[in-house]
Amino acid sequence: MSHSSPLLEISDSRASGLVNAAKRPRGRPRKTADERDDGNRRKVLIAAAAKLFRTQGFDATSTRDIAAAVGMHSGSPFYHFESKSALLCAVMEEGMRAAIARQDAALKAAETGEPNAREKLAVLVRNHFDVLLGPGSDFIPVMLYESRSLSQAQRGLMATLQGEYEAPWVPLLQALHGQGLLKADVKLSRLLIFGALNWSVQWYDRSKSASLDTLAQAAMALFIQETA
Amino acid sequence: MSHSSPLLEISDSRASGLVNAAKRPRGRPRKTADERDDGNRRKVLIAAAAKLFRTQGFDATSTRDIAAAVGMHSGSPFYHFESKSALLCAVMEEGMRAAIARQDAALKAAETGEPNAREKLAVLVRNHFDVLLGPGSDFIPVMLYESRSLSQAQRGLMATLQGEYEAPWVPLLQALHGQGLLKADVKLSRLLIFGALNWSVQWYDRSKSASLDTLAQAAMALFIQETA
DNA sequence: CCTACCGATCGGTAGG
DNA sequence: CCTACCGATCGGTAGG
Repeated sequence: MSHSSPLLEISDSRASGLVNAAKRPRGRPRKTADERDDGNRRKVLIAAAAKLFRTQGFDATSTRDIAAAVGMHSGSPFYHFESKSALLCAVMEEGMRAAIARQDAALKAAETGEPNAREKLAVLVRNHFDVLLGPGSDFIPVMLYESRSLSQAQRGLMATLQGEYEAPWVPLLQALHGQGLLKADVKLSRLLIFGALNWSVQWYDRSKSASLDTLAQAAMALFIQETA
Repeated sequence: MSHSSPLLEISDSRASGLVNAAKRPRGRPRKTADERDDGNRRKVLIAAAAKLFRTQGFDATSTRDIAAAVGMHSGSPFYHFESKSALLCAVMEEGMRAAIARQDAALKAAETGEPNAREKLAVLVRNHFDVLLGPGSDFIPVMLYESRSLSQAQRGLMATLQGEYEAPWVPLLQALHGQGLLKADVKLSRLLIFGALNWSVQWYDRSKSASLDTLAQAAMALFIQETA
């Protein structure tokens, strides 16, 4: 959310510069409409790519598939992204920034109830299932399962964002460990817990499986000791 | 270890077979040696494919890569496998059959100690980490992360084998649930636990991370209530 | 953003 | 199992 307007500004100035150079060097009205359009086309491409990357995988999805999904011709995505892997990275980055924002909001919303560590973790777990499995949740699964196709530099960006996302989890797990509610080593617990949650992408079926609330409760019951 | 000597035999006999075919077309002995050869070449292909599929992914690995890895020419893998995805399936099937056999052996070996449900689960968890992360463990990770590239029929075979693998887990989880050592729903517990374990493929580094023993102990501490 | 196109690569096959 | 090859597809680009 917080970065969508900068994104728009950027593509705007780029677009008008290009059009000026190519079609009417001479000077026509500054196009405010076109500018918004261009930013949206980028987002539309990202959303379509996310869906296809998640469904078919990165390698099995051609840039032509993506172009067709948004009604473009085969070469046009490369007007918006310099490469297929830049598009992949954009999908992941947008997904991570949204997930971080959503997580922060969930924590802030829960604060009024003055939750303890266990309750806070429950909020994070529930929110994480939403990020993974909720409506419109193609971005994070793509990040989880297609990172192999990223360049080294792109992986660095993802690691940073993942660190940001995991930051609120660490002190909670530490607190629970201190209270005897979490018996395993904190670092390994974090890795194992994220695994348990992230793996749900492989088997969860929105129409047949339990609700996300049920899932989150089961996960908490599995990880957290009932009494100290 | 147990398959390294067959591996060696293979390349030997292949070399002599090749020379025969190229230099002496005219009537050579019926090839009993060749037959064993053929089976071994198949296994060598499967092993090389497993390694490449795991490292680079199925789509990013060409059949030429695989051929080169075993010293064949580009078209030759198709003498042994009718398609690239048949090779993938063979990798997975071999991995699953070996994993099932290894799991059965681990359970049988533990039986002499008359283990309780908790101890049996610990054996399964420890063995599962070995299957996922131990030496020569490319097959199962490939199965876990490349199933998307299987045909529908091939997926059915995998589902059967996975059911066989998971079979010993279910009664144990049920028993632990009955004893109050596992609080969450049994079916969801199974899915979450496998997720926690399987995800280790993504982050475990044999040189830097904890030992598999430590990992297995942490997992047990995370999942199982300390007291009923 | 479209049109037209290129070089590279890929899975797979025929024929020996 | 090799040799020689094919049709299809792919990421990406020039030029407008």
